[in-house]
Amino acid sequence: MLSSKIIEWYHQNKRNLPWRETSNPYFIWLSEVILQQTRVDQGLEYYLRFIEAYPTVFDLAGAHQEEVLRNWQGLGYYSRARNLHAAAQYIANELNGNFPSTFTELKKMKGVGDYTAAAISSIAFGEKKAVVDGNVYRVLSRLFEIDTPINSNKGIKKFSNLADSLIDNKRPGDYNQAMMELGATICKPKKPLCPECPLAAECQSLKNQTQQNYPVKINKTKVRDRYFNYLVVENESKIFFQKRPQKGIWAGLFEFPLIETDKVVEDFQLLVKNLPDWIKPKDIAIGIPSSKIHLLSHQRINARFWPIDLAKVDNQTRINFFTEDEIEQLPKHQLIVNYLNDNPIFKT
DNA sequence: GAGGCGTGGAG
DNA sequence: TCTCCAAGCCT
Repeated sequence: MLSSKIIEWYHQNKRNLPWRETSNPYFIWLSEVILQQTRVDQGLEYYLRFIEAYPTVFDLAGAHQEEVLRNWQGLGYYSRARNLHAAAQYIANELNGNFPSTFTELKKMKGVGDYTAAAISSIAFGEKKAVVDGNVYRVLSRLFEIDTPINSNKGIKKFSNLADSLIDNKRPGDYNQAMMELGATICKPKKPLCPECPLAAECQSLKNQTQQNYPVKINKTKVRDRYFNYLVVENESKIFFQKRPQKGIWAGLFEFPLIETDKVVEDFQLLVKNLPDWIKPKDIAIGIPSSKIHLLSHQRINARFWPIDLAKVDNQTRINFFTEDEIEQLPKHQLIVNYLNDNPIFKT
């Protein structure tokens, strides 16, 4: 039996990870959301931080969104943090703290889709729901040499049905974790460790040496160029920060005033006509700009930072100027964090 | 339902 | 330097 083989392998080879030491569905949920599209190595410290800062779903529900985002800083896909917060409030306020315990109920939480609902329901509650994540796609497509693209409707259905047909009836949670662990540590995208694989005897792609052909994917996202001009405006040892819109990239995070252009700007004079109204050209002194390319999965941000010394600030605008310590507490995206690390603005 | 949404590690 | 891509979800 295939499921017995990998479950046995799992019990002997699984990594010791903190979310495997608990049956608390709240903790398991946190780990699953943190690990969406994220490697264990990267997510681990965030998991430890979140269970420390928010030991219960009520603690998370009662936190300020800005603080949750600050704790999420650097992990990416920030809608996960906002959805996590909203779902915690949903559980605390509408479900009286009773954590949803079935696939169907779990899916009503923001940020919980098919994968995460199946993971939580099987691992925390023993429900017989097979997970299909990137690992499972890879393992199954290689095992049976399945050519159907994993990101087509047909493929999603096919792999879902296949995973369900293989699930262990008595230990669905272990089966799911075993499949993912196998994909993460043995059946890796590149250089799979086939000699160590518990399924080597029945793997079609090992037999035919076609591992690198699987899984099959379509629709590769192409990267688009964007040109961001950030105004690093200083006044009396404070820097102006503003919050990004609640939609789009880096939603709700703080950054410097931004002027987006359709190409690289070399001369500051080209930006003058687009300055925010609280920056009067007569009141400013421009420093030496610096450039940085920030790569995202779907965009290449060509960033240019323009240091600006602003002589006069009205009271209305003053509230957007922050001290070094205040800036440390603001949730910021990585482009801004990197800039601040590379360019100490505040001399000690 | 195709595209938007981050970051960093591996090769 | 460049490409791929990692325990996906939402619109």
